[in-house]
Amino acid sequence: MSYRRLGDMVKFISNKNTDGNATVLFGINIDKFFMPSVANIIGVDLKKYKVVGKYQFACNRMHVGRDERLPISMSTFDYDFIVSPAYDVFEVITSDVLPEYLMLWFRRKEFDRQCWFYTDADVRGGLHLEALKSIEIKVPSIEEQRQIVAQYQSIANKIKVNEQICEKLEATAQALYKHWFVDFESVNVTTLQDYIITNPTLSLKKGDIANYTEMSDLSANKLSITKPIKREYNGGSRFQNDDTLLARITPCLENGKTGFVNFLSNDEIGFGSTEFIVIRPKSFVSPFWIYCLCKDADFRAFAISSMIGSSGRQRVHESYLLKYKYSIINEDMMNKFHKSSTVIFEEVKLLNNQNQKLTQLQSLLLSRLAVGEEEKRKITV
DNA sequence: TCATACTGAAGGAGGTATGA
DNA sequence: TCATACCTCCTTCAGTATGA
Repeated sequence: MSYRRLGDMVKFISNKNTDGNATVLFGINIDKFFMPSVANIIGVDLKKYKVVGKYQFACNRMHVGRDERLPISMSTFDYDFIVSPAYDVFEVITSDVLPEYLMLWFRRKEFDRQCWFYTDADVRGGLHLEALKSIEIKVPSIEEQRQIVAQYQSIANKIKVNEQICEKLEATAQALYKHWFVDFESVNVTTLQDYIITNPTLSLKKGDIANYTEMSDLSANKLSITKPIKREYNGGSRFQNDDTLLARITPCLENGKTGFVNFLSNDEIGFGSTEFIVIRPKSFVSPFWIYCLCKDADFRAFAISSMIGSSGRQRVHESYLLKYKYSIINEDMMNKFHKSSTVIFEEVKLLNNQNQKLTQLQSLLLSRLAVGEEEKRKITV
């Protein structure tokens, strides 16, 4: 196994979209994935943009100093697409290097640190092309590359499957909610005030260390809250297990950011962004019902329609949410819903925990790419 | 005194424009 | 083509005002 210069293994290419055949435009995010471009391309001549084909790489060297990482990704799409002309596009030119293996190397934190180190003298934080080419990469035998890629892919596939199961489970819970509480006409109507408490009183002293959840930990399409961290309490919303966190500010509310708290111990109090509304059930109401309510399109539309504020910082008032009109709920029906959805929410929690461990395993695998065989065996043992 | 609401400012992220 | 300068939108933070 030996280290080889990146520049010796790849060829930089600049195929322009001169015929205009490629119409899909992608950018690259800092997680090293292609994403739909956010650029305003009205009036822009896309024939000047660069074409990226399958197994070709694109990277953005402009902000490595700023971001402390190199946005780089490999296309696995079956079609050609275009990227900004400011990007570099390259492909592997040697048969003893797998593009997929190279992409794994680019995902290593150590690779990003190395790129960042090379930007040291550049006032704008850009990474020079020659510096990128000079980076050395450990290249094992092609067979070992295949094994490493296969291991990584199997973990990635498992994570993907778990995410798909979670999506289906959440959709099932939402369907149950809709079937039992939305899809019927009722003449007996009340308001949410009978069913929920907003921002329940919980006490944390300034300086206490507690689990903290920030806005970015909330997802727009899944209930699980990611990576809460321990932090000194200095104000903010406070919550406990089974509470639902609803983002109340523009554009987080419109985007649907909502989370279900299930990561604390019994009676533990966590805290989070001041821009959360904490919602808790009253009496016989299921906490899962609250989460499903917060994801319901009609309820969200009601919340969004009541946002007020200036300078683009519009918020919904918790007191307004309590005025939302709702059919009078049958307690037996709520109990049945709770029983059915408990299984779903527990399974989602389990799969989410599993995915966190699998993600850690992926990181471990990447960090071990540069470790020799002997050391690898020692780690495995 | 503490909690909540509001707002300005800063930072993050994904770019484009332009001159050498 | 490359390097530098800068843009723009979105998101979050943190300080201050207000209310309980």
